[in-house]
Amino acid sequence: MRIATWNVNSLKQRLPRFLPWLDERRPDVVCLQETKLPDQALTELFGDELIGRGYQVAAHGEVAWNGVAILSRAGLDDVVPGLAGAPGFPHPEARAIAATCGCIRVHSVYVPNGREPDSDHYQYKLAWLAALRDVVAAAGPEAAVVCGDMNIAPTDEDVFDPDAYIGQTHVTPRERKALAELEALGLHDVVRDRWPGERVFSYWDYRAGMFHQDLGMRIDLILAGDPVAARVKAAWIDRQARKGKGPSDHAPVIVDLDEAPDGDIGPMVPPPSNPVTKRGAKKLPQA
DNA sequence: ATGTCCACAACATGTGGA
Repeated sequence: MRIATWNVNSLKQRLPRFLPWLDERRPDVVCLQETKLPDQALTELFGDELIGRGYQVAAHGEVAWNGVAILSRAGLDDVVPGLAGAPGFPHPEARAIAATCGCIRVHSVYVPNGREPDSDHYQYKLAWLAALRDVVAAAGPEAAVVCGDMNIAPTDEDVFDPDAYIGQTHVTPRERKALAELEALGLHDVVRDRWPGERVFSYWDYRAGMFHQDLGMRIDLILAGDPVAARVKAAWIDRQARKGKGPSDHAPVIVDLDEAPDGDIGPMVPPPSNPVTKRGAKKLPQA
């Protein structure tokens, strides 16, 4: 089973890239963030394209901002849009949806950005993460996969240059602690586990040729409970999708799971290499 | 002086967000 997560930065704008990607990678489950569409608009936009490819759709969107979804051809049951107990800003935002796909409880999340450390939005981010931890804990972290744009680089290894991010959100101790408390439920960061010490990013700012120079961050994660993590056969970031014309500023994250503890694995496609290169400090465009 | 993209309101381009 292949699970992918992708912050598409507007599904409407990304359709020319999204559908070919779907056909090339053929994930069984896709978690989307920043769809930026109301649910009806998403269905009208490409519901038929998804049905034609065998996907069921669970969407939780709003006009213009945020928006998450889960596409699945491995079952889609017990859909829960939103995040119980989460604060709003000031009103609840479309940042989470969960569904059961096969035996896995899949959460697609778009964590608040936080804007400036200690700002109201930063407090919102911390409170939202606490609610996410509680929801995953209640739903049972063993069978959980939490996918999405966490808007947190878990460690300094996950940014191209820690000095470039001093004083900025995504790297502060409090948000990293909130993420660690989520992972402490027993969730594994499957990409980092697969690529320890490697230069692996999922987001590159559109500005200043950041992608071309591989100056990015790893803020899009797939977190899996023990039984699921034990089935991971491959876990990687699909940098190809960040190249070319009209990309999102995020790349998809993909994990392949063995079908069952003693099931048939089948031929494996090796993930693309992630070259490890040291780069000099570079000034970051201010968010 | 953000090497950009996206959405909205509204119709030209400014504003806010990431």
